[in-house]
Amino acid sequence: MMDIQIAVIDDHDLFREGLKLVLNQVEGFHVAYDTSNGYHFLETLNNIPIDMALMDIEMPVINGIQATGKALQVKPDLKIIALSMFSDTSHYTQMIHAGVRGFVLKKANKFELEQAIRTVHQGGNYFSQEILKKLAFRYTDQPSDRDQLTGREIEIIALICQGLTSYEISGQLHISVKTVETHRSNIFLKANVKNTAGLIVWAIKNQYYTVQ
Amino acid sequence: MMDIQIAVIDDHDLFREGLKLVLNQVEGFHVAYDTSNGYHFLETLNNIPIDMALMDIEMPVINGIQATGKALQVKPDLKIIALSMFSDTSHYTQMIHAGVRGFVLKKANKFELEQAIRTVHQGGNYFSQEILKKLAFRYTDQPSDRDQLTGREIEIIALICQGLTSYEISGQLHISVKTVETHRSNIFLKANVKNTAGLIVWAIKNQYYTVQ
DNA sequence: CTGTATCTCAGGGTTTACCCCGATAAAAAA
DNA sequence: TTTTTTATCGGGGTAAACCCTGAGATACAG
Repeated sequence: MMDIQIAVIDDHDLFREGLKLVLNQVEGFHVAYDTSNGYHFLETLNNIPIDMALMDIEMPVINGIQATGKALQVKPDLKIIALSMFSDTSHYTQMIHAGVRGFVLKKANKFELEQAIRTVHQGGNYFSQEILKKLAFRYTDQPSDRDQLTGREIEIIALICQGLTSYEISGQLHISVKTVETHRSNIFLKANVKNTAGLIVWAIKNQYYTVQ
Repeated sequence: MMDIQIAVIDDHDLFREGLKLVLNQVEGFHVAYDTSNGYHFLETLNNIPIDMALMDIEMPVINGIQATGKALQVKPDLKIIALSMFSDTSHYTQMIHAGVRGFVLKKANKFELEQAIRTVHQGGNYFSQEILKKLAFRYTDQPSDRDQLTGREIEIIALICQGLTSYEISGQLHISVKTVETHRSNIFLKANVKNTAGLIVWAIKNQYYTVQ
């Protein structure tokens, strides 16, 4: 029987190197390709015979979400499992939307990863327990579609994060203070926070504002 | 020549497994012990002949800071290198204080880790470039002794970042609301911000509070 | 012993945030 | 075309944040 040909895309060299050795020890697995760069992966995608890709999310140049989407456009039958450090709410929904068949946290052990790879290779899906919990939480907590932020709201979040008061924001956008306050309240509802402090942490966590 | 006997303490199974294989491939290195648990490490410390420990910081039960301190009490000649995912300011200062000889980020490659292990084994210190930059940044950005935050202030920053109001913080710390407000004002002066929004961004930027 | 830093608390004030309620007009979607 | 979403604005209120001043207790270093 043929080995499952695996590609590993992860910018953490130490982790990727180790993972390669771990997977090659497993009967029936073979790491055919590995790279630190989503861009290289897309370029060589047609030149290497792989069945499965283990994809990190946070990478420079092209992140895992973009790389997953583009790879599946080129090779729709490729099976991709997301491998992420954080059980980050915003990221995994984007990854699932991009078309991953599974999601495994890096803190998993090799048996869990092995099971995930076998399951997905046989046509199934595999999502870590933590991810499933988060998903269940999401659906009870905030039904995502209705809670999307509008353009104006995102604009105002940025200004709030810059430390501006509602009055200052109203001046900047040439609108009334009351309008700004209305947006503020609506944002609080959508973000499920109760004050500016909570909002800013939420905004940074969900990448509506970037520090540094 | 004897191999360098290495212990790996890290609760991320996949990473630890991989790291073990990577290090065992290196000429002169041998992973003599590995565990996911700082507690186990301390218990078996006297029964295993090791020269060097690679210690994760964030672990359940006993974290890397506590494990490092206690291990060096028992075995002062043990050389410990911190291995961390984040370039977390608050953590690495505590780790250095606990007595680590080096600090390597998990996103490093195996050559950097190899160099770190050899350097520390020969009696030197090794700190990743990112860590040194952070240290330098700290000293250039806020050199004045007067602007150092006190313990109480750092404590309150964390609570503010969690979205608590001054009243809630006063209850949590069993002090008056007025005291909390005084601390708040003093923090604003030191951070050079004018409201909570600015403070939180500043706190995250300077790693007094960590998102994710 | 004396200055300095830290932590504590208070009075009394202004400003801002936050929460109800309701409303209109335009744009987008159904 | 009807409905929904988005962006706009207001009244009127309470709670919280923020500012200024002053001050007592303790602990620590010079």
